[in-house]
Amino acid sequence: MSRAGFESRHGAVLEAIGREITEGELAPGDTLTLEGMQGRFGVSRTVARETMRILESMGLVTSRRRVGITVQDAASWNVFDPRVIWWRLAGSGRDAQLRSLTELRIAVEPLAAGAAAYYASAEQRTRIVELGARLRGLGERGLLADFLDADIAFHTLLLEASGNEMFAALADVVAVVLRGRTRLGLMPQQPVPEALDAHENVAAAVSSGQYRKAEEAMRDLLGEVRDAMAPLGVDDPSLD
Amino acid sequence: MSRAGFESRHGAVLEAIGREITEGELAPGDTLTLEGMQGRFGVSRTVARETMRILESMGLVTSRRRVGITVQDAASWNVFDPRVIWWRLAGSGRDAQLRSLTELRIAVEPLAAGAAAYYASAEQRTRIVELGARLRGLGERGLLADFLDADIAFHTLLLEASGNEMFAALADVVAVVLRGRTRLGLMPQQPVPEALDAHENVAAAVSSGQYRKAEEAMRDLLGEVRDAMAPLGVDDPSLD
DNA sequence: GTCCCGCAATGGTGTTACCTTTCGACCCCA
DNA sequence: TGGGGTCGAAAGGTAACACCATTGCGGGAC
Repeated sequence: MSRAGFESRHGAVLEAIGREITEGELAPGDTLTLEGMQGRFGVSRTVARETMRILESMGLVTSRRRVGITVQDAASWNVFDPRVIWWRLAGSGRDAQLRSLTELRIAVEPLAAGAAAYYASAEQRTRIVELGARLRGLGERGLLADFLDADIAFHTLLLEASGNEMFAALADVVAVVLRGRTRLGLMPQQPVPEALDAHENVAAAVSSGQYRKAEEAMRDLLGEVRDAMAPLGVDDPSLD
Repeated sequence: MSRAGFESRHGAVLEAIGREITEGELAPGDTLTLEGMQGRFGVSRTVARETMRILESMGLVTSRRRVGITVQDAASWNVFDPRVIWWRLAGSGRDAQLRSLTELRIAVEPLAAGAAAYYASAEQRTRIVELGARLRGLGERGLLADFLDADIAFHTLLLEASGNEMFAALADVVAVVLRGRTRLGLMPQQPVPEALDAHENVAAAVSSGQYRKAEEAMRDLLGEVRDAMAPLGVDDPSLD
């Protein structure tokens, strides 16, 4: 996640307008002008233009002569852009964004675990087992903050070990989801034993190269997530 | 996929540098200067700067005073940015990109089909069945070009009907993969009957709201894809 | 009254020139 | 050898300009 954006003048402008668009304060079809941006933020035309170009490259706006800078419909946003994800998570679209991301996790992480079982390096294999054990220790002692950090490390490691750079690119986003989930109070005070088992099962399968099993174990693990997300409106397809 | 980029001067510069970076001709750590870009492409400083900003926002470069524009390591690229995907597909990284995208498809499409079974509108349900039937007709008559178009429409429809905008955003990319796969000669001259059945199974499950079944049917369908991709180095986890 | 044509206002596009700020490299001296 | 200070390269930012694609309005013809 780009922590940047506050050193340069662009940062503030980009942040403000990006938020307003993703938040819906600026509706699709609304138009801005460079002059308006200059006035509003007290920046030069150059800065306004460069900011606009970035917004354009994220699909949030288009720029046309004579007409100005037009806010685009959500359908044309680069919804995988970390900044767009971030803005949506920070604003009122949070629940919808969290739901989308959780579905994405449920889709991707099992495959990633399977691939990791195949491609992980020796160090990664030992590390994943260590993390599984660490999670059990921290979980049983109820050290939630440390547990969260280790959990993030666990999922990040698998995504990175998958050998698929698109999966790996989701690591930051998964971290945000995990933190967000905890902050929203969707996690039990003490991790349930099933979750601890599930992590260890994944770790064991990955480290021993059993990719079918790794995939399945990760699916089990995420089953818990599905349930925990239910209050947010995520459907639980447990019956047909 | 953005057709844009050729009207404005930025387009050409962005395209050229973006390609060179994703292609590896410009290695991580290499530096450019604005002046260099101006000279090379015969553009003004403004255009060079705006282009650089876009590249920066895609994670391909960073810009620091006194140092210049530094090419970033692939790990910090926005690998979900359609342009990055496009450049990688067009260049020598094509196979790796196709492999990543195919894994992503295998991860996402079953979930998307399941979600579509739940969320699709009445029109979408009838349309998916129509498309399934159309695929059979075209497939049996060996009309490959039309088959491809219908296939793309089929997968696009499911991704859009999933109610998850991140899944929907992958529609363009999936379309590119399907086209690329055909161009690479990975498709049989005439679609195999199993594939036709699989599409119809998915369509039936989606239209009747059986999301478990829709998910499973899509997994079956993608099993064929897995096999077809094998020559590209995608592993077939059929045994453990 | 309606339709079409043309003109003028608007606002992005691209260029140039200029000043400011930062920080890496190099040199000098201890 | 190494610490610190100076210099200058290159981005950051501002300003003012010519240019031109739109578009929307107004006027004239029918």
